[in-house]
Amino acid sequence: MAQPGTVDRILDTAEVLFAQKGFAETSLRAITSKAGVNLAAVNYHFGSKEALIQAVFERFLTPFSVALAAKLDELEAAGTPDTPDTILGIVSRLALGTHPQDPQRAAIFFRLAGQAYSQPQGHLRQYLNRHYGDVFERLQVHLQRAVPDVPPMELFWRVQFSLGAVIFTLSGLESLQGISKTDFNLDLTAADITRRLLPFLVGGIQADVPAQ
Amino acid sequence: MAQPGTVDRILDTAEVLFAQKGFAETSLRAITSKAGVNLAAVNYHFGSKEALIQAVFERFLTPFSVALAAKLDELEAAGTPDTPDTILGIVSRLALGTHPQDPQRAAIFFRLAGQAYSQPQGHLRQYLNRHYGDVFERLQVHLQRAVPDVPPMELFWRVQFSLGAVIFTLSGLESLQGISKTDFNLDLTAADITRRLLPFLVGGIQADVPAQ
DNA sequence: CTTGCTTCCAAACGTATGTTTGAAACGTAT
DNA sequence: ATACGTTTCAAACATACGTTTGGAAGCAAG
Repeated sequence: MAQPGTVDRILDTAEVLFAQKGFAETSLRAITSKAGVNLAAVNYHFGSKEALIQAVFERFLTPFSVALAAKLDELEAAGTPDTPDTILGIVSRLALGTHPQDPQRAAIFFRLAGQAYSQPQGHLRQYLNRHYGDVFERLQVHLQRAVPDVPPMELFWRVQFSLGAVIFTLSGLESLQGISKTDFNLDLTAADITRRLLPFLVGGIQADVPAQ
Repeated sequence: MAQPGTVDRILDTAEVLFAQKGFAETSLRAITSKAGVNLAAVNYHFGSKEALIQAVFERFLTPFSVALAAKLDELEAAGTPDTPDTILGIVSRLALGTHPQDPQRAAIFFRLAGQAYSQPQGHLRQYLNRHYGDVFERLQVHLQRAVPDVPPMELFWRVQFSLGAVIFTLSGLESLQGISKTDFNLDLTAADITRRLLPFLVGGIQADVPAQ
């Protein structure tokens, strides 16, 4: 497995740069030079830039989705009744805690997710759906039990809205932190924002469906 | 003012392509060839690609913000009491109706906005804030009156969350429409989604603030 | 018809990108 | 020590990009 580090150094650096500048705007040269490895290393170890991007996501999402699946197992085994608070609470705690070593890691993850999702063409979106769609659907089933009065289609969209709120906010965290600091003189971490997000999402998801 | 069309043909084409593929992924050659104008026309008429992007936004946002300001004037003149529904209703109707000629135009606009906002570096975000920040703040004031129990800071974040839900959802409309079609056998327009968005946003914005 | 100004156009420029190459360096097992 | 598979490296490759250029085309006023 070669010099202990090259692959991981590439992943570490790429992760940060992708989140900072976006995929297209981050060159392999920027990654490799900052990582202190040769330019050709990316193509040697990953095959292409596209494959590197996927690898970065995999390193993030696999632990997350495994942990989420486990939590859902627990929930089902214990027979805990589903409520929006418990379901969303689990997700948010996991998102913030899957990589406890680095508190900024969660922010990076959401920035990446935002980048991926806003890639209009959507290679990445397909990839994510293909690899992590199962857990996502399980989550949706539990949510449906938590708000049985919301029709499935309506709930589907509300989950999308929630995703949007989370990813969009955390992916723009830096600028927003700046605003928050000047306007309210407060520093904010991803955890702070998540705490504020939860009531908002719960309120939105269980809102009354208009008669129409 | 030259051949009637070059500038507008560039703007029309750029608008669509930017929304479809993103800014970095859309080359000037793609724009000019599809628009049927010479490659050099962009730099001649706009100065640079960056300036073209700003021009595309301006064409969208200026009518919108003018109309919004007018609506807020009305509201204040009539002395209508502020409620989340009225405020958000105004915004959503305007976003969908500022360019009534083309129903798909709203979707394009939100895709553009999503692209702009997720540009991590944020040149565009700054530009938008600088040019349209005033109207945005007025809007926020009215919202605050509508939910006086929500602390200003909390409201600020909830507005961000709402922005995320809107932009993110509509910017990914195409893929989501695909899912909706297969899973629920339903076609959706931007207007449909907006109708579903409103209760979600209202529910989120006026949710109880946890004691903490 | 000439002049002056704007707009258009084909071609080229310089640069940056992802990728490939072939040899050197390395580590390991024979 | 030698041979072998893996990994690193500097260099080059091909391509795509945004931008610039110099002149042609168009057009209005003198």
